[in-house]
Amino acid sequence: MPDPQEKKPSRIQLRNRALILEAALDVFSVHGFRGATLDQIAEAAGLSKPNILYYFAGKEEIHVTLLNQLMETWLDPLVEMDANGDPLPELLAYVQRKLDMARDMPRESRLFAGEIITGAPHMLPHLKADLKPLFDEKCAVIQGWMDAGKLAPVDPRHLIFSIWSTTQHYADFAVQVGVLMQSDDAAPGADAYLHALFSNLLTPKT
Amino acid sequence: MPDPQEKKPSRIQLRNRALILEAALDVFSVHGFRGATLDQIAEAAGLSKPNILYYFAGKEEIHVTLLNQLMETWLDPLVEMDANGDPLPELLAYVQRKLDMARDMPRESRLFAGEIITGAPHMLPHLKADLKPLFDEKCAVIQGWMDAGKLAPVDPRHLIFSIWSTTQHYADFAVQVGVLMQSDDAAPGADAYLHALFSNLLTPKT
DNA sequence: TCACTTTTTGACCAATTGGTAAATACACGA
DNA sequence: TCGTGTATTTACCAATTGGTCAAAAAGTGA
Repeated sequence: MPDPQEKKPSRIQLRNRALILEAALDVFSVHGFRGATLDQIAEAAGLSKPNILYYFAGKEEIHVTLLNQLMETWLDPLVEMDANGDPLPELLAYVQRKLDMARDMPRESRLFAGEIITGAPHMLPHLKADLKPLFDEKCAVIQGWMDAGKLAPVDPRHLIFSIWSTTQHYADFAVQVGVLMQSDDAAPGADAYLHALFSNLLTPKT
Repeated sequence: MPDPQEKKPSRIQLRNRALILEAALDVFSVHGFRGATLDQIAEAAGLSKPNILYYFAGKEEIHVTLLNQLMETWLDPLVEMDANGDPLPELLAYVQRKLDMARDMPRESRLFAGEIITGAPHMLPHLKADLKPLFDEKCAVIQGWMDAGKLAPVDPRHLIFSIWSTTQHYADFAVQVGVLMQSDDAAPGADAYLHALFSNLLTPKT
């Protein structure tokens, strides 16, 4: 058994663990945890099932590893929103970062969505311990901006929900978007539209 | 075997089919098609597994029945948007109807989301055949309103996407919303926020 | 009440699934 | 080149899963 805690993982270990996680992301993001099978992951990774279980203790550990990996970057765009920056540009830049993230990591977005839809059995503790404080902090920052008259006053919580939902939509509902946009690429239009949506809402009315 | 096509279904048939669909909606909406089991559905319905298969030919038929049932009402709010109505109120009323729907039918919303995330294996034909034409038609209506100067000009397609995503978010991500709103009920605030969001965007700048 | 239909159940199956164990093949430093 | 730990595979298991079937039970109308 490889023990990632002690000893350096070998080149093969590094490569195969990455291979497995990549394949598992493909499978879990589409079928969810219960709907995915080790055989699917094995085939997608080009490894045998027992070989996969040589690198991970079980299906659940693969899933948890992916979620932990995701949690490290998922909140970055929000973390980067700077209380000392220019309010409106700061918020619009946050929207843009979330949109870029949905574009660059659609599988991760769907993995997250699936986890939440199923009741967040693995991530609920994380949501309460990490997301909630960050959410409250950033809501307070936004509220401060609004109190200072730098932004039009709206409920910061629903503002953030709407930023999450509108941006992630392009990843989570990509199939539907694809059908409706036909050959058109949704990407450029979404940028401009969301910019207009949120700057119209937040630009203070003098 | 009951044959719903011919003969009136008995009182027992009506009751048990409804019982099964209700239970299946609970289970499918949380675990998705592949992740749900007949045993779970049977237990939730309070019936034995073979008894369930007496009313439905198989797991898939239950799922398809639910999706078909959903498709009948899912697009209603958009259908009701009247080209002859007052543009801005008409659109805001659509937002409200979608929001009400997310509140009244959160399981159906999650069932739909799960189906799309997994690549819409069952609903893709429906999306292309029914949703696409409706979408195009309503986009044209909105575009007409904008051309007439009744609404601020934005891409109608992304406008509709944002209406869908913001409203459905309260159903699909209810767990997350619950954690972040704490004891607060999200409902009243969401109404006001989304009203402000879309009326600010769409009110024409004279 | 009785015959007949509908509904329900218990026992069962074959396929799939997550996982194991032992044997084998491989990589790599001495 | 050889020996030793690493990687991989082959052959399995036990549990779960979707589904079947015939018999029993419960309705139902005359």
